[in-house]
Amino acid sequence: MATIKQVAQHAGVSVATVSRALNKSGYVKKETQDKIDKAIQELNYRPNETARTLYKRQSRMIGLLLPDMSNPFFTVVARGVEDEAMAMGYHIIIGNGDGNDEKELAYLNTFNVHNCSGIIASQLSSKETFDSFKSYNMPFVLLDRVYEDHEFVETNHYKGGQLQAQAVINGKAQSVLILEQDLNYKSFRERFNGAKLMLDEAGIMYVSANELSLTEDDLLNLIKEHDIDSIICSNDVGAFNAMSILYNHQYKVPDDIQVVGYDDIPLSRTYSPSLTTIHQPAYLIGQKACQQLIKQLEGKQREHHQILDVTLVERQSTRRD
Amino acid sequence: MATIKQVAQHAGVSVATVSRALNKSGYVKKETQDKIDKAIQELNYRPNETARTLYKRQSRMIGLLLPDMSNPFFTVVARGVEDEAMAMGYHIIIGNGDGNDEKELAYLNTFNVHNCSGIIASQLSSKETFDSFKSYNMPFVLLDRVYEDHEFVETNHYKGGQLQAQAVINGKAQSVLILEQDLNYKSFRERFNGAKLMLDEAGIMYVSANELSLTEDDLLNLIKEHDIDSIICSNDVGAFNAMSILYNHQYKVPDDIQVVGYDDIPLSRTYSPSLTTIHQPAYLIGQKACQQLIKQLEGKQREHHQILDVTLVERQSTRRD
DNA sequence: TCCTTTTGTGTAAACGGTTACACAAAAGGA
DNA sequence: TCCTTTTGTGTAACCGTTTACACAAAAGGA
Repeated sequence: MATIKQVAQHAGVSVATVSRALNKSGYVKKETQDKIDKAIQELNYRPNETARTLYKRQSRMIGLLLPDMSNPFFTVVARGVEDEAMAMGYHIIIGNGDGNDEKELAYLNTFNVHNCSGIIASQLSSKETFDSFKSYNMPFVLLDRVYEDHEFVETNHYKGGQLQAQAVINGKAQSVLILEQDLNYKSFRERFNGAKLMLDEAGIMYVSANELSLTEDDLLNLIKEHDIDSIICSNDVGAFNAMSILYNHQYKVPDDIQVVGYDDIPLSRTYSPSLTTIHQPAYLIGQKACQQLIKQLEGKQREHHQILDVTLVERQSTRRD
Repeated sequence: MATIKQVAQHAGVSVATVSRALNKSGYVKKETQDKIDKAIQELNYRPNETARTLYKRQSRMIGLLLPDMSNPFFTVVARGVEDEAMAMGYHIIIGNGDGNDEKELAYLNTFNVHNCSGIIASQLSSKETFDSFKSYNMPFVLLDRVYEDHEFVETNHYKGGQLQAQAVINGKAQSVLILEQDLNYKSFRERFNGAKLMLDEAGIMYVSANELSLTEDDLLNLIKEHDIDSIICSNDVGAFNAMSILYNHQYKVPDDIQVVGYDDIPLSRTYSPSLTTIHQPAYLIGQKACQQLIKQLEGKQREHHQILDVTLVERQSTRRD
């Protein structure tokens, strides 16, 4: 690998001049620029980012900390971040926290010692993690799970919950099962509250249960006991699970029981029956978060809190009229 | 952020001694070690990776180039790589090539100028890309799409194709539609050949078509025209697509038409009907590739070509008896 | 023409680590 | 005891960039 010194030698100038020519900083005579360009060509020189980072104490890398990149929602978010970063000349170091404090801290630490210029993070599991995070004094943007007093990008979960309820109401729900997830997370809590409010207003009965701890038998029992005709799930993968169980026990979706998901992951269109769900603009969330972070890095004006809209996508898993 | 110089000062020793203490290289008196440990504690010092990388000309990062991380198969591969890397003290810079030469080269270049210690890549679109890749002289391991004369990890695609055929034969196939993908890729080609051989041997009729250019109408016409009762797909997402079309046109799976996928992505278990498919150990592929690369980096002995096994997973989308 | 400003370039000091080398003190062997 | 080896530490060079500073040449203004 050629170095700037070799380029300088080859072009018969000093390294400082080459550096100026490269970065278009300071004055360089046209003639000199040409000599340097030629040398760069001939030696196939590409500046070493590590050296540059060391001096500038800032790399062109962004740390991306997700709960789990194999969760289809986050996969798409990550793709949004990655594409936007690439377009802006940045790159991504990725980490999966798995809801584990220690792993999260380990990644944040890594991002820090690699002089990442900023961090995009979702679901820091504890306030302590978040605090030691802040102590690094690195620019960051939060995603999805959010602390109100810091920059973030999220979606309108309350509205999302309402829309889920709306979907089952459209299908003449009489008795609804709401499958929730960890209500310590604001996002899940708001969805839950939104759905409950809407059902209350419509005077529709509902019960709720935690999706993560729910066995197949639990689900079937709940359905029998409460004569459930509609299920609101906390995300699409959960909805697929529920539909799979229903299918295996001869419940017809949506005729016997209608199901509504959350996220609108790519496969929900393709599932049979296709899934009625709440569309979260996952790719856009990633893009926006990345744009916001880069604006932050460059000290540009920006919105500090972006709340994106969600929409109801009615497909085959709910009844209509 | 504290530097090694500050630690040295605080402990009353030279930076060289601190460095030796950190890396456990060379002699350090117990007493001195303790003083240094204390200083590190008190200053909350963490060595800067960038500086280390510059001197060593080798970072603890691995470049991971995939066609598209939002493809569920590659998502899981990536997770395998990431977990293994993390466990070995390495980190991942990720790139999505999208089958685009320029993007692929841009990423390889990035990995290079960041002094990544090695690269794991899948599906370099052209031989030229691969050649300029080699000119960087960086250690690498290929995945899935593979050039025979270099280190790689892949699965037994030929057997996979055979197993797909076996699955439909088990369901008394009479007339099979094989949906293939770009046969320039060895992996797809071998699957195709494996399936054809098996069907030929069993004396079963089949037709084939390219999955990517196939419209919904094309598919329905093919089914009518050839009285298709079995479909072999090139991957699970394609199988979901096909099943979705079948569902919308009142074909029952598997009674009217049975469907077999490829990959065994997480959702294929959950789909209704659940999908009969070929299990590729995606996570393991990622892990193995990462292990192999790290062995390569450390000059350790290793297998240069790992071919992992695939298995048939019979679920509800094919007939049995 | 002389003085000021602009343009163009080089020298050398950072950035924060690692390590070759030198050298002194301690330990071991005869 | 003297010599050799082992142990422990510091000095300074190096990794490949960027940039502050110095200075000279060219251009512009009076």
